[in-house]
Amino acid sequence: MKIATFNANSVRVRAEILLDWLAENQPDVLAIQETKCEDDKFPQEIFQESGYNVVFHGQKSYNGVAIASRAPAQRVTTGFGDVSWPEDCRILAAEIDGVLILNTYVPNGNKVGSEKFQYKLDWLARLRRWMDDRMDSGQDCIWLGDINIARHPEDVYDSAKVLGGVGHHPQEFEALDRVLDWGWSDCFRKFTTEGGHFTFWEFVIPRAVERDIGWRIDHIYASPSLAQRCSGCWIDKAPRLLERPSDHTFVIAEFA
DNA sequence: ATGGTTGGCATCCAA
Repeated sequence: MKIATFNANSVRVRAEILLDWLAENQPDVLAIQETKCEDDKFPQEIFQESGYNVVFHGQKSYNGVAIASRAPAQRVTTGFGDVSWPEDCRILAAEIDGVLILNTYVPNGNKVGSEKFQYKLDWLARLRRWMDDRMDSGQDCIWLGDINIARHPEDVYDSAKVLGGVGHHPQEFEALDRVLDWGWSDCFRKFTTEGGHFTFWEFVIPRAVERDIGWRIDHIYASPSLAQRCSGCWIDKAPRLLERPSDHTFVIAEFA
C-alpha cells in the first residue's frame, strides 16, 4: 500500500501537477491540505478522471483537506466533532482498505506568542484527545499531512538560526511529542537519519529550493503495527521545481 | 534589519 501527502496550496491551481503526479505515481491514498475551496467548488473531476475516489472538507479562501483513494473511503469524519470548537476545515479522517487515515492541516501558528500560536498548541492537545477517543493504537492507523513543525534540528536548513521561531519552537516540540506519545512512528526517519531532506521551501526566499533553504514539516506517521510493515518513505522534490508549484512537495510511504 | 512570493478575494489576509 502506497500512501502520500501533499499541501497543494490551492487544489484548483495545482490541478495539472496533481493529475500528472497521480498518473505517474499511482498511490493508493493521497492526502491533500490547503485545498482553499468550498465543497461545491471542489474539482472532483481531476480525481475521477485519474481513477480515484475523493472526499473533501473545505471552506472559502483558507485551509481545506481532501483524501483521494483507489478504494472508496469509508466512515468519513471531519473536524474534532465539538460544537464549541471553531470549524476551520483542518481534519479529515476515513477508513481505506482497512486502514484508518487521519489527514490534518495543523495550524501554522503565525508568530510565537500570538493568539494563533496558542491556538496551534491547543489544537495539538485537542488532536491527541481525538486520537484517544477515535483511534486504537493496536489497529493499522496513519496520521499524515502538513504538521507545520520541524521537530528536530535535522528537519530544517539551519536549526540554530530558526530555533525559537514559529515551526521550530520548544513549545511546539512539547505539543507534538504529546501527540506522538499516542504511539506514532515517523516513517521518513525509519530510513533516513541525516538532515537536508525537506518538504517545504518558502516562496519568498529567492531560489530557496535550489539553495535548499527548506523545512521538513510534512510528515507521515504510522501506528506500531503499520510502522513495522513500512518498507520505504521518501520525498519527491521534483514537483517543487515545476512551473507554478506549491510551496510544499509530496511525501510518500509504502507498506508491505 | 528588512524584504522578498503566492493564492484567494477583494483591493488585504494568511502563509
